[in-house]
Formats: sequence, structure tokens, C-alpha cells
Amino acid sequence: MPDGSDKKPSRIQRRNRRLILDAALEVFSLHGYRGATLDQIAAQAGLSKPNILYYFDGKEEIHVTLLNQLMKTWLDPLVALDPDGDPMSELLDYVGRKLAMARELPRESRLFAGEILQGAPRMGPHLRSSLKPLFDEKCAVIQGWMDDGHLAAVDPRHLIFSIWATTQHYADFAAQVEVLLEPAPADDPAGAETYLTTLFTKLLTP
Amino acid sequence: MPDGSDKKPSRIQRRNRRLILDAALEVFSLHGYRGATLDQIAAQAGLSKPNILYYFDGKEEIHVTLLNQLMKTWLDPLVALDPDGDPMSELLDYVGRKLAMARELPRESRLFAGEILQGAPRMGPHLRSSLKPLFDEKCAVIQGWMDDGHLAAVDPRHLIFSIWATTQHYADFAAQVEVLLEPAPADDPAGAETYLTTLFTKLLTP
DNA sequence: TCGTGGCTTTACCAAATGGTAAAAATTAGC
DNA sequence: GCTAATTTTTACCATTTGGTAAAGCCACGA
Repeated sequence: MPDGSDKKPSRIQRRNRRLILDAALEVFSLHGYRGATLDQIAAQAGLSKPNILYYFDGKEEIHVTLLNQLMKTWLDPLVALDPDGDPMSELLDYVGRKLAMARELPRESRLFAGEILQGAPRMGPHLRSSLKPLFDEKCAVIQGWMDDGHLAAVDPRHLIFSIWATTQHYADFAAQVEVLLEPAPADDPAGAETYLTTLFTKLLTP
Repeated sequence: MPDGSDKKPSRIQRRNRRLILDAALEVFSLHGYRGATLDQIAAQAGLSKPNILYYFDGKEEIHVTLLNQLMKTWLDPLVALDPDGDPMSELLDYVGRKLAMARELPRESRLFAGEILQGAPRMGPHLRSSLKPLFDEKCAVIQGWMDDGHLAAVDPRHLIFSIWATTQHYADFAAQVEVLLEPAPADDPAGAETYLTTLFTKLLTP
């Protein structure tokens, strides 16, 4: 059994696990945990359902694996916030990176959003152990910048919330955004970025 | 059969339909459409499953009824945006109303978020017919204020998106916000409002 | 070429779930 | 209080779904 073991995964194992996780990301992000079925994931992956269960212990393990895997890339932009950089450009770059992620990885964004929306039943501990320390650390950095007068003073926690909310909105609420931006979806690619840059520049300029 | 009919509903009908819708709101907002079961809704409502189906044609009709009903109250704050009022305070009041709704009606917010997150499968038409016209109308109002120099010029569409995103974030991502605001959840009640008022004041001041 | 071990399929199953039929109980109108 | 309509319960059903057992297949080293 390839899962949970400590042996090196074979080429086939790596390929199939990746196929499954990619299919699962698609299906979970589209229908939510309960809305997704193993049959859908299997069909999307081009494998049979029992074959899926040969590589993963069950539906939940697939979901958890996906979530854990996602957590890393999801936090990357925040990790990259450099305490030694220029405060304003560091934060604006952070906004830009988050917005790019929402655009480039909407499935991941929706997967994460769905999990949180339902009370983070499979991620609560992970939030405390991974996200919280990083969040506190970066809040302190931002607070330091504000104390030094490099940025206007606002609550760093709500600042980060608002960055997350505004950027992820474009991925999580895409169905709504698309309807409301009609009939000009093409003129917009820069629209959100321009707007958010203005928003946070004005907020943070001392 | 009480549903779909044109007769006046009896007292029992009104009471039970309200019980069911309230229970369904609780369950749907907590588990999503697919994650919710009729048994859960029945238990929450204190009625038997067949009795639920005596009042509604099926699970989907309950969900749609809830969504349609929600749409009205959900749009109220935007409807109340007065073209003849003072631009800045109209918009700040709008932010305040949306934030209050997120705080007071988190179940409704999550129900709506879940529906949009999954591509608005049961609300797409409604978005176009109800939300879009109102959105366009209010965008024009805001644009007018900006053209008159009463507000700093930004894209009204993205402005509204950011108001929605930042306010609803506190309801939809409550599980995350609570973890990250620890160990000081009590000091916050005004925190979000103060922050958002600053944010949009700075943005919109000409 | 022949095993051997890893991979895949076929054929299932039990539980959960949305939904129904019809009897039983309750309420409302007279 | 009696009847007719409304409401509720009991006893089901068919489908879906996560999961399993075991047989078959296939690649690769000896």
C-alpha cells in the first residue's frame, strides 16, 4: 500500500497521486467537500474509484492532503513580506502577489474559502499551528513600521484581513464579479490591481 | 397541498414554513447545499422529514426559497444609498450597514457566499435580473459624485466589490478571524468598524 | 521465462439520503 | 358534536455514495 508508508514512491505512484490530487482540487473547489464524489474525482483523474482508494485511504485523506499542501503555497506571499524592505512597497507587493494568486489559482482559493466558510472542520488546528504564528509575526513587523512612522497607523490585523478579503474576492466570488462586470470583462485585467493599489496606497501613506 | 398554491396560508402553515426556513438557513449555512440533509433540517425544525416535504416540494425548493428571500434583505443597504445625500456619509453609512449585517446575519452571509462560491448554480439568473440593474444604477450614482468632485475618482465597481469583500469577510471567514484575533476577541467589536471607516474615508476623500 | 510484487479492475456491499404512499391524527367550519 | 379538510406519522423505496474483497494484469529482476 503506497499511502502512509515510508518507502520511496515509484514513478507510477507519483504520477497517479498527482493526477488524483489535481482532479480532486478541481472537483472539491467546484462542489465543496460534501458536494464532491469519489466517482467525479475518479472520472476527472481518468482512474477507477477503487484505484483512487488504492492511493488514498479515503475521501477525507484526499481533502486533508490537498489542504495541507495548499497551506504552504497559500502562505508564501505573506512569508515573503520582508521586514528589511521598504514598508510601502513591501505591502503593495504583497497585495499584488495575493491578487495574482487569486487570478492564477482560483481553484485553490475557492477550496480554502469553502473550508473556512464551513468552520474549518479539517483545518482548525492547522490554522492555529501554521497561520497564527506567521500572522502574529507579520503583524508585529507592520506595527513596527507604523511605530517608526513609515506607514499610517492602522490595526495591522484588520489591514491584513482587508488585503485577503479584497484580493480573494475576485476568485471566490468570480461568478458574481463576472456578471457585474459585463459587458466589459476584457477591459478589467488591470482594473482590480489599479484600484487596490490606490486603495492601500491612500490608506497607508502617513 | 400548501406549497405553490394561491390560497391564503393558515396559521399553522405560516408557523411551520417559518420554522423550516429558519432551520434550513442554519443547516445550509453551516454545511452548504449538498452537505445539508433533510433529516438535519427536520431535526433542527422539530418536525418529521415527510412533514417538511409536505410544506416544500423538495430540498432544492427550500434552498431557492431561502435564497430569494435573502436577496431582498441583502440588497436593502445598497438600495438605501441615497443619490441626494452627502456622498461621503452615504458611502460610509453603507459600509456600516453592510458590516452590521455581517455581524447580525452571519448565516445569511454564509449562505449567500456558499452559493456564489460554487458558481451561483441556483442564483445566476437572479443575479442578472435583480442585482445587476441595482449595481449599475448605484455605480452611476457614485460615478456622478466623483465627476462632481465630491469624492476621489476610483472605479465604482471595484469600490463596491471592496466594500462587500471587507465587510462580509468577518462573517464568511469568521472561523479564521476568530483564531487570528485571539486572545483578544473582546476588544474588537469596534476594531473592524474603525478600520474600515478609516480605509474608505482615506480612499474617497478628494 | 518465470515468479513476485506492485497496480488495476470487476463485482460487490452497507449506510445515508431524497423522496413517496397511505393511514392516522388533528383542526376548522358548521 | 360531526364532518371534511388539513396536518402529521409510519412504513417504505430507489438511488447515490464511500468503501471493500478478491481476482486479474503487468512490469521487472533473477
